[in-house]
Amino acid sequence: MKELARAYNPQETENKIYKLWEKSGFFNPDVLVKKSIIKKTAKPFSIVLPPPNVTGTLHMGHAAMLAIEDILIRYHRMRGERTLWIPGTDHASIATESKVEQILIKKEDTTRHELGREEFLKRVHAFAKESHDGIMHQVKKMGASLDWSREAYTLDEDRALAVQTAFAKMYTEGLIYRGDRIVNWDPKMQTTVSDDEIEWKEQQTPFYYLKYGPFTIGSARPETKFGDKYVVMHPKDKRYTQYKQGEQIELDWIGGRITATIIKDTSIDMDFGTGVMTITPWHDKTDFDIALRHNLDTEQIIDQKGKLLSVAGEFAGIHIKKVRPLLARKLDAMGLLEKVDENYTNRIATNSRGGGVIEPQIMRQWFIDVEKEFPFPHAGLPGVEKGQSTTLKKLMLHVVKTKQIEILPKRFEKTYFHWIENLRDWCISRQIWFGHQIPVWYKDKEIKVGATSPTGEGWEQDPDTLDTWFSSGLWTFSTLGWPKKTKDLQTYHPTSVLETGYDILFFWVARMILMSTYLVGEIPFRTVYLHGLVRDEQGRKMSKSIGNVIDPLTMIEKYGADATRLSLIIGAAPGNDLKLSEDRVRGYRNFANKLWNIARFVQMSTQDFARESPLQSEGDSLAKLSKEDTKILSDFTKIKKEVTKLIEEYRLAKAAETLYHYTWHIFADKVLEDSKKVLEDTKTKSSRQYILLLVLGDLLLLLHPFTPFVTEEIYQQLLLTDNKDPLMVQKWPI
RNA sequence: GGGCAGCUAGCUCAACGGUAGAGCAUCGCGUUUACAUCGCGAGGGUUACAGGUUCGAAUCCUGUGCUGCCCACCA
Repeated sequence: MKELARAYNPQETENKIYKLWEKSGFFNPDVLVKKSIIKKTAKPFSIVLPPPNVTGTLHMGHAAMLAIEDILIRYHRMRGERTLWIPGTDHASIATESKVEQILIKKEDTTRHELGREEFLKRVHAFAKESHDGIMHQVKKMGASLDWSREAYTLDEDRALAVQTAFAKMYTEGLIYRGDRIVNWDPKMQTTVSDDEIEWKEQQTPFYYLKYGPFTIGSARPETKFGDKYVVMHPKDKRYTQYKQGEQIELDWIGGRITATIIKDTSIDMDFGTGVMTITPWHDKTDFDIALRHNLDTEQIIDQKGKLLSVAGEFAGIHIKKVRPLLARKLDAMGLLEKVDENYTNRIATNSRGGGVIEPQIMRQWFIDVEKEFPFPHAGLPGVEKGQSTTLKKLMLHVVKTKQIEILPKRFEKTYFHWIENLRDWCISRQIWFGHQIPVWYKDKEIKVGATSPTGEGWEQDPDTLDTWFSSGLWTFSTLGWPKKTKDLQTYHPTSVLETGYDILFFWVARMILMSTYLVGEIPFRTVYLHGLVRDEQGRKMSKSIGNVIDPLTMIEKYGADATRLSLIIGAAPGNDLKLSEDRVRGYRNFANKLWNIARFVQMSTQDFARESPLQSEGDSLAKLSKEDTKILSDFTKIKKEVTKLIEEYRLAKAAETLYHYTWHIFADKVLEDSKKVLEDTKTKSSRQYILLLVLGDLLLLLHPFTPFVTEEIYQQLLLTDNKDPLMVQKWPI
């Protein structure tokens, strides 16, 4: 046994230790079974890593995610469970594509359309590969004990098979359909975006009051109003009782004399403006719904590039961004402009992935129908019989309402229910190139679904790709081999915990529940643990533009991975945002060093102690313990029990804090200080030596999930006997 | 407009019905053979505000005020 260095040096330790773990093969539960470290029949515990996007680098949110999941994984592994944690990355179609497009413009002054689909995709794949390697390197730096032999990618071959199978199944069932519906169109990126990817921004715009026959209508966007020929009011509005549903009136409008039709609809807010509005169904969701209810004509006003069509007469071909002042002048000259309110706050929909202003359009797209009734195809999901009629929406509600899935913290269950209740059909087709191309083939009026072209000439595959969340939705089971009936799928699904940020509860968590219940007939996971956002010390979001980003890799280099992990765990209750500062990380670096020096002290004070195995239970030495030492031991036993209970309850912050406090302020400050005297008395010496070794050994075990590197290093240098496995797979001491 | 969370020592948070705690920061003292990435000690809070329930309330109830977040088709 060599002497420990004066201070703990994470930089020298961490890479070495991670390599040791990897070499052992113990991240893979199969190896643990083979080497009889765990029983084949042991209870499975599984987590699938939320796949980081291959768009860039790891941020503190990822680091927090890795820390939490690794703690759970290491804890359950030490409890002897058959523990699996699967790594992977997400191709993140739209985010990655837009990133590469930006690089192309900046570096080569070219666009994807100029390059062509094939060449562009080559570039994206190369970028994704590089990005992947960087990210996975960072994941390892955090100490994550992932089973690398099972690594997955949302765009690899196995996952493609899962996507195609899922699509085909849902299409056959009629849960996926193609239709002309109003979608969120991003004219800048030339693609649709889902409702959830929209970010609303407030903007001060002029608000125009226009004369529409006998009515006054208000609009913040007069440039959409060219084709308006329906005027809508509430059926109960007393001001307009003389107008009847379907009544036609003649009036002067932008392009000349038109015939307008009166529509009565309860969606109108009588208190807003004049209580009357005209509708533009092609470019507004509300208007589209009204048109649908009353079976009205729809007409496109704006093309997909954002330019006005011929209906705009003299304004045709002008981009909507430029047309407003020109139009306002004309309306004024025609006497149609009654008033302009200059300080109106309008909400603009933008694409959160690329920043383009959304222009709703009616387009032919692919959708998942969340309301359609179908017979449930599986047996074994509690509360839903095989063959029972249900909908995707009902399934999503059912499994959470019946507590088959538990969401932590609980308050997010309400948010989840509310979201589902408002859920509309999910538009899954995107006009981008990077992603799973829709497995549908067309020839004249024929349509076929499948991964490869049907036999015969003239088949064309749908050029669109699927929303990235379609493949992410399959993640818990596609990573385990579905649609093949693999051993892994049988053993590890449903997964135990899904740990992710509360900001993607809807995007992702809800969609996994949808896909898993329908396709596998199982819940995807039992517990959803939602962590908060990592913010700067003033509580601001970390962002490049503010320049307040704390990089996990920098923190690891300066203070070590263990310190970085603790700084992200302590003080972070589920669902609550965490304020992080470099000072915090520094503080926990000190803790790692403290632990190191505790080990040094114990080492120095016990060199003459005839040691059996301190990691074994108290055993027969118990009888010889002094009164003080018995007390130390019983206090420590309480800590062990408490920490175990806290981890089981997912109160990791409290568990880590309890250990931190015990280690430093009880064990070091009280027990060790006291030992300086106790060890000088030959009557009390050996009892105390025994206790020091015992508590240190167990403390290393308890702390290992939280600070894996320093605990493993101490164990390796101090306590490991030749034929023993690393601390990582030693038994939890309770 | 609807909903959710928070408001406790300078800062970050814990106590969730029984005399208000920790870490960091501050100040004083100390040690240099476990650790200065250290030890001992001190100061510092009518727990946002106003009512109520209770023998007793940060803790339960009602209301108010801020702060933050989410949802929503006000043209």
